[in-house]
Amino acid sequence: MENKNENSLLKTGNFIHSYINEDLKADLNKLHTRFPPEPNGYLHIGHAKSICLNFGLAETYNGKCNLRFDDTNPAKEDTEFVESIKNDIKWLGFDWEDRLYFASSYFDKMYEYALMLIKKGKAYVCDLSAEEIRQSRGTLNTAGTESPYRNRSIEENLDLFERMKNGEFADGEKTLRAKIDMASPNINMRDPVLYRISHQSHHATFDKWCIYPMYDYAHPVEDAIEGITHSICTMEFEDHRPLYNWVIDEIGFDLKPRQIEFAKLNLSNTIMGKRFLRSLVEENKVDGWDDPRLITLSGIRRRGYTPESIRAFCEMVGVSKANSIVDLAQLEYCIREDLKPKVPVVMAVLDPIKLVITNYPEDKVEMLEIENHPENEEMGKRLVPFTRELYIERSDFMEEPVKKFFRLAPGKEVRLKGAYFVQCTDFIKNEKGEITEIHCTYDPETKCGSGFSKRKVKGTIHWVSKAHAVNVKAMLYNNLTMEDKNSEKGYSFNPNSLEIMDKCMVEPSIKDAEPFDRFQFIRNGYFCVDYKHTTKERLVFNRIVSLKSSFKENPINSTGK
RNA sequence: AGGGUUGUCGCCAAGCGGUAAGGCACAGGGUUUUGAUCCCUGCAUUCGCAGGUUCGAAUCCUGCCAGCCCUGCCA
Repeated sequence: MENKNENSLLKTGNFIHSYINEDLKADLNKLHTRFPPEPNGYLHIGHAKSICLNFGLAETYNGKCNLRFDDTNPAKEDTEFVESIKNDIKWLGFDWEDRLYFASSYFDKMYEYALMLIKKGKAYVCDLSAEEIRQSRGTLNTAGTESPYRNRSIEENLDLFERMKNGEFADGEKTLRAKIDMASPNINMRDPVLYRISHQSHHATFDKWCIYPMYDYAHPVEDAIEGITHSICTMEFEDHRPLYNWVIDEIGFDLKPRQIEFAKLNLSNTIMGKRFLRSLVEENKVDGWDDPRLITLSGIRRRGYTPESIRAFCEMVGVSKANSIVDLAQLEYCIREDLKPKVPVVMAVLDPIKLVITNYPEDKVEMLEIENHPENEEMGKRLVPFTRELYIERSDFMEEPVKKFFRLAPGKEVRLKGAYFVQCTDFIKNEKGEITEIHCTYDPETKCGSGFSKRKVKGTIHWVSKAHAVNVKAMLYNNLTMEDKNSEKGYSFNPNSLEIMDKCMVEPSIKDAEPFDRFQFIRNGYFCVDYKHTTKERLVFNRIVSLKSSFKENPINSTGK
């Protein structure tokens, strides 16, 4: 990729651009970033922001971005997650080329550096228990007290640390601590733990180690080893930065990566928290980690979101240090915007009611030619069968129409998309008072394409020939959570977050759709074939997002709350 | 309360001493065989508040207020 015009880099973008520009000056393409997930769970859209930022910056500056698994805590990690994470990043369209790294592959070097710190008198083995360390750390307002083991000799520290590594001590019995300042107003600097003992098998190093480096020690070392110039992380690490720099300086790396913090993404009406999502998955309230209601990358991918739309979204929301909650409407805008020009528009009736055209011949089948996209002729046309008996949307008929109801009602005339004008003459109710059938007459003169213009009609509705209709299932999604004042979190699982439409009837043209095929169901929304539940016998569609609607009482686009 | 950090339209977000970009949302109008799209139009005399410096302040200074983060052998 060509280096972009530097002038545009220098004046546009977010605060991170300014930092990079000032640090790298003429050598802008030296930029080297990394995306460093811990393989302990599934990625969500918040991670996508970080991925787009790190890989995106590398693209913009013609630099590089590494993928590095920060696997320093074997208790939480698993190879299952490294595969899903790699998959998600690829799906988003980013490429780490040959730069796939693991923190665990630096364990030997990290150990050597730790030895060096001990020799410099900058680290010591501490016998205090976790509880004792907590006690002696002090509080936000008061200084901590020094560990009684703080001034052990270098020889003793070296000996003890080696024995820690050799497995002579139990978990929690000893730690290696940095010797910094127990009175620092920054609690991270009060002799932070560098290594802990954990007799735990690691997903990559298995049982080679029983001591593992802490994030605050490991991360700067990893960055320095890889030649990272800018280490971008989220705001909560801001006051770890002095420690990050301390590690870099004390070990004496020539290249000093600069840590830059940004505010993580929050989305309205959405929960990213791992604990909450895990509980939903484990309690079977949702259909796995890729449930289309979840904002995990696997979830929104299954729902039908495209990588392009996610990248556009990350671009759109920008990067800053202010904590914020982005309106979900922005994400929805991005997917509509992406799908709008590239997806065919078809007719699907989600909640069917029978419509009989009483003056249309019983056995006649007309194959009507309908365009696949209203604004893109290149997408061609298809033939859709039209017959005397059709299905239309139940919400497109009202016995007693509300004001400004442009659809069918007794005596009213509407256009059937791509077919004829049709006027309602009658309707039938069952004993329960439910409407079961609508009768109309059609006007042959009004056929689509005939140029008929003697009268106009306010509404156009969609339809499917009863004899040709294909039954499918549609899954409509609403907010995953709802307000709940009784919960300490203020929200709880919304049991109405999934609406299953079982009786949907779609036109025959899409009967052979494949998983991940996307369509616009005219007047309703964008849908995607579900890869998990679709069978040879029956298609299952996920509604990605509804169309916008300015009709305030539009039942077919309501979220059904 | 100690440290760190943030505060510009309902929601994001530019702006970096020269007189408030942009997007989403929303509202109104036009086009329309999707109440969609598209197209216009409108939408912060004001930048958390109060003082000060300056010819000139969202931008600099002082003080206050509010939010968020930090007392894991998690990352």
